[in-house]
Amino acid sequence: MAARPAPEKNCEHIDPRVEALVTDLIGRVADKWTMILLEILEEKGTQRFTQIARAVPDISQKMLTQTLRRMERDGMLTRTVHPVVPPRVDYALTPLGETLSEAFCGVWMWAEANLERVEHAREEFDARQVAV
Amino acid sequence: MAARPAPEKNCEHIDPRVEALVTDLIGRVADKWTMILLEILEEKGTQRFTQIARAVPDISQKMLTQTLRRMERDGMLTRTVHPVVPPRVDYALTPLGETLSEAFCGVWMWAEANLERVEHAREEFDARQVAV
DNA sequence: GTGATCACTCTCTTTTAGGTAAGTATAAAT
DNA sequence: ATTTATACTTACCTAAAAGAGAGTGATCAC
Repeated sequence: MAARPAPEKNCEHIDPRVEALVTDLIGRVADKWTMILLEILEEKGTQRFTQIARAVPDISQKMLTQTLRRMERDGMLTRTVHPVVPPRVDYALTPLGETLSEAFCGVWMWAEANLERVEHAREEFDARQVAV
Repeated sequence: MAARPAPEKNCEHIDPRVEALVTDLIGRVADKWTMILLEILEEKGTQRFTQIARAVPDISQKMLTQTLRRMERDGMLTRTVHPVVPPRVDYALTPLGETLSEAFCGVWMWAEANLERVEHAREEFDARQVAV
């Protein structure tokens, strides 16, 4: 490996049917809460409902349930109900969920690395708008 | 910046303030239309308004304008107005936009690679639900 | 018997996203 | 004189997403 051969740019989508399906899947998966839950489960491993709720303080119960359920349906995580009282439900990423979490890692890192650049761009844009 | 050999896995967020900002940025950026426009501009280079509209047939004028404007504000792309009649406006990714496009590349590839797995998971889940 | 715990579900209301359609300015072509 | 083209903006409307808050069922501690 000599002069760094550019990090994979072959993002080509040939088949429009595949592209439509991929776009649809992206639409479901590239969602704020999904990304956050993915990250928490990746980071902390198996968690139960209230643990996740505490880790993401500004998510409503409704959104948490909804997002977890959709992720379960999509095969991102497993939901294990222990028939005890009070109830205990464990959530854990599947291998599929782990790979998605890794795929999003690049976006998290981009966001972290470029926060200031984006802030700066916004300020400049807004200043320009006011000026005109 | 040193060359990065392998996609790193250390997606740790320490500072909660940074995390909040990053989450917010992700929320703005991880949007269906943004991702699609990013990809089109990356693939085809500088494009004008109607060219993009034709490339994304199911986007409305309103959404296209809105998304382009937000992306301009966030520093993803430049908007160049040529004072001619009829008007001509060119859109091109900035280096910042290009890096984001690359970051999303991993997610596109994940989606393409795992479409069937997700489909399968959904079928199984739905079957389970009906059974219960 | 009262209250706490857990993981929800249900209902109601507000907020946001997004679509449709019309209007605008200008000059060149017909 | 009318039409065409471009890149929008504005107003209006509907549907979907999201938030708030109450309720549930079972068991145990007090």
